[in-house]
Amino acid sequence: MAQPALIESKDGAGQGPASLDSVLGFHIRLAHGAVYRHFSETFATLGLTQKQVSTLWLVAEMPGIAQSELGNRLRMDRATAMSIVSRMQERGYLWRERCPSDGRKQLLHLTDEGRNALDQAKTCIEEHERWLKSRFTSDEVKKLVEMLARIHE
Amino acid sequence: MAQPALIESKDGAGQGPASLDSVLGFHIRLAHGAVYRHFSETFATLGLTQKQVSTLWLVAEMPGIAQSELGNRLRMDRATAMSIVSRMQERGYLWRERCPSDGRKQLLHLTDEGRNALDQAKTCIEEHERWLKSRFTSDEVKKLVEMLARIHE
DNA sequence: CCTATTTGTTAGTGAAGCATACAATCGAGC
DNA sequence: GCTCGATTGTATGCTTCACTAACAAATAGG
Repeated sequence: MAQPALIESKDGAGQGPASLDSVLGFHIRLAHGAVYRHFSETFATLGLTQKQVSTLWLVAEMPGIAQSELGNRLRMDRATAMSIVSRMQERGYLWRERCPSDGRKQLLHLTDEGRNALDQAKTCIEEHERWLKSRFTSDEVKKLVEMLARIHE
Repeated sequence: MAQPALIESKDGAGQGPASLDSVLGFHIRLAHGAVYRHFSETFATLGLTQKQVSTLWLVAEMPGIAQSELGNRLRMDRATAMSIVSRMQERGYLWRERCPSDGRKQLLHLTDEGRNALDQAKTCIEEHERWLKSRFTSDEVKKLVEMLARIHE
């Protein structure tokens, strides 16, 4: 009654999301920002970034992984992977080996120093993950991981 | 039987996450990257970034919002908000008004051109959101938004 | 009035993503 | 064996963004 004859006022009629707060991408951005900030604080003393830790971790999981494959798994293009791997090499955390069967590829390996740094990083990650997961039940965490994986395939 | 006497092998015993893939923060980063990339493609023609669209949108929702308040809501510090607002002003999308009751604050308003750009942006966002939400049921979307909000408060 | 806080502004640093161009290597087909 | 196209790494430069530090102006509270 109080409503005038606005028959198109239903949701989904075609006028888009009502408020910024209902935009899923917006929340993903904010959540990522919060995670990024806490991560940076946690890792300030170690002087490592998320990408760098992910790189060390992945090389530790798959020794001899090619630089291109690392880029694929971490969703970085070649140039980005290049700069990160180079920085990690400058610090002495990993070394490159020319692939004997395919001269184009550079195979990546951790140094002892790199393994050391990763071990330290892992304890920081545990703390970071505890902080992050403390808002959820373990079922929710599982669901959340699964849904996020659906986004990045 | 096949297992040797490794009594500490249970999960959560204290040796941290088993693989990179089980780290929640890692998935948030990858998901954000995927969303960011698709967003950038969608908005390439408009020449707007996520932050810029969010800024325009928020100013449209709350005309006269102070720059600091905008920063709070979008989780940007003053310097970042400054650079984004300045760029939007240079393009003629918004203008600043010195607050009459508090001379420190700059109140933000959209120009007609800004409203126009936002309208275009909103149709792009609809497409972007369709792409993003197509992997979920509407219940899942609701749950996901709610969980992400718990992360960024 | 003095002081601390808030807000905006400017400048500089660093990580990261992306585009481009180039070189080396490999593989397929002729 | 050779050319052609694709893959991989490398180097360079541009842009966005977050953060820091310093500074100025205005405000609020004693």
